[in-house]
Amino acid sequence: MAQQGPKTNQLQSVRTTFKIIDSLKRNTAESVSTLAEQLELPKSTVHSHLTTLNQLGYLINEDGTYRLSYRLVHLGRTIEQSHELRRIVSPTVETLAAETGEQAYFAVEENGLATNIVVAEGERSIRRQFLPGGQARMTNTATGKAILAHLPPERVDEIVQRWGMPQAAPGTITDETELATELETIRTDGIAYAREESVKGLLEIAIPILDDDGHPHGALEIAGPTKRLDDDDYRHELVDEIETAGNEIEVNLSIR
Amino acid sequence: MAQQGPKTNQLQSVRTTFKIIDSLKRNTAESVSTLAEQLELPKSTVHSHLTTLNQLGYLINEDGTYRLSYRLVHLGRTIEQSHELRRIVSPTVETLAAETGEQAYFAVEENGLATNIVVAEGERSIRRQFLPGGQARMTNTATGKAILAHLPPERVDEIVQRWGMPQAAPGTITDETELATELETIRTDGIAYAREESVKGLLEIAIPILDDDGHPHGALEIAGPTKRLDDDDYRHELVDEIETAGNEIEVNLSIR
DNA sequence: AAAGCCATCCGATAATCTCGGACGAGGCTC
DNA sequence: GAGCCTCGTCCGAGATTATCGGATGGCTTT
Repeated sequence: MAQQGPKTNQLQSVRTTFKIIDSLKRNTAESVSTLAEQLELPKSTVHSHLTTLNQLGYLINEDGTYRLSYRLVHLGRTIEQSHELRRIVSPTVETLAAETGEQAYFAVEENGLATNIVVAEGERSIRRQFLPGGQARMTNTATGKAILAHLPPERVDEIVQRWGMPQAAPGTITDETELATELETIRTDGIAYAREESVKGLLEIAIPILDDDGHPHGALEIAGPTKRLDDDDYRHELVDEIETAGNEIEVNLSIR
Repeated sequence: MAQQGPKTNQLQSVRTTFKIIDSLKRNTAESVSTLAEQLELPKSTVHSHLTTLNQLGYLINEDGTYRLSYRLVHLGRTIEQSHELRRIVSPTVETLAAETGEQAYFAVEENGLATNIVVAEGERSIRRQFLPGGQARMTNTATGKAILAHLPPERVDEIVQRWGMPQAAPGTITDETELATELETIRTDGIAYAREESVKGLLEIAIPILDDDGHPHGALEIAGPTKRLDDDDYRHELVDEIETAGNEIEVNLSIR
């Protein structure tokens, strides 16, 4: 009844538990039967997973509806707080957003995806409601490309292979050779742009943050509406601000 | 080899996975062998759990050390953001902290524990570094007692039975009848105090937030050093501020 | 009052998790 | 530079245990 081709599928019960969690994080309220139907699993199986999660304190049962508990919130916050790079980088990113009035991000590569570890809003910024931990394709984002530009080619290939380069917005790069030249440009310029490559109407400007050996810690980004940011003077001003902030971060990182 | 008395231990693999996650959230870096030793599990078992978590994107393997990924951060943030009560209550709590200069909290009962869903710092507040989702005993905290006071007696018993009432700080209530009279006092006064009951030197003042039927949504709290807060005038002033804020919250909750 | 829905429980089958052991690679010491 | 030690990974067998269909009983609905 269940024959997986490769033998990579161990710990199925763990997998289905996380499938349930993933489904529950969006839809706040469910019922056992509904969930079972959605996930195409037997009711009794879902039930046993739910009771286990409940016993572990990760799931709350209120009036027959289920929701993930604040224990998971606490877990996430704990991870976030104990992440050292984030702690060092965070103040600078906040300041950058405050001073420019635009959105500022710091992202690292995680699982081959550009992962925002700091998200800061400026006064002018339209709230995109991006959350810490949000992930996007490396080839789509300014931060992602800035990081890719300083990764060994084989890792770049591996990442592209894993996640592909599908069209996500008008400007998305979908061709591997085009990406290669783009990364070359980023390396020489020291700046990565993403013009409506992941979100329509959004312009992103990023610089890589490197360690002493030239390996990327991550990338620092400012993002905003294309219309406002694509003015040459303003953009140069922003680039200046990012580079100053980036410099500050690199100093803070090498200090300790 | 493994004989559990009761038959409540289903989904063991899920349990051990969360045991691993729990261990990993504190100690940022581990190795397979170390983890296995700590948790007293076979190396190979731990290994299969780690690879599964890695495949699911919840675990990052950097230079042989493991850490939980920002995917879990994102999960927590998503849960937090989609929690409606928190969204409604949050601004008022922030304002309360800003205006009083003290720490302000909003807590609900979850799994029989007082769970902070909003944590706000004031100017004067010593940073306790409490995170959203942090949990404490209901009988220890002002918020917990404020909520308990408006829960049916059988639920109170159930909660006390489950978590006990161990001495945690000088003022901890450890006796059930004492708790009962305390809850009665809280009901008549409308205010719950916790004088060094969970943390030494900490005074907490809380009021319950009830719905139209008198069931508790949660409780609103101000906390600070006993020395400062135990001045009669100042405390009355704070009570006034809490009650105003609580009123605002109840209005906001009944509006929608 | 009856019917439907739902959560929970049960038991048997077989899938799959566990666990000891073995292999190979990398780093350290001598 | 060689040998040793530790660590991560892989493998296979056995037995636990997860899965799944079905049955029960409570609750609401019509």
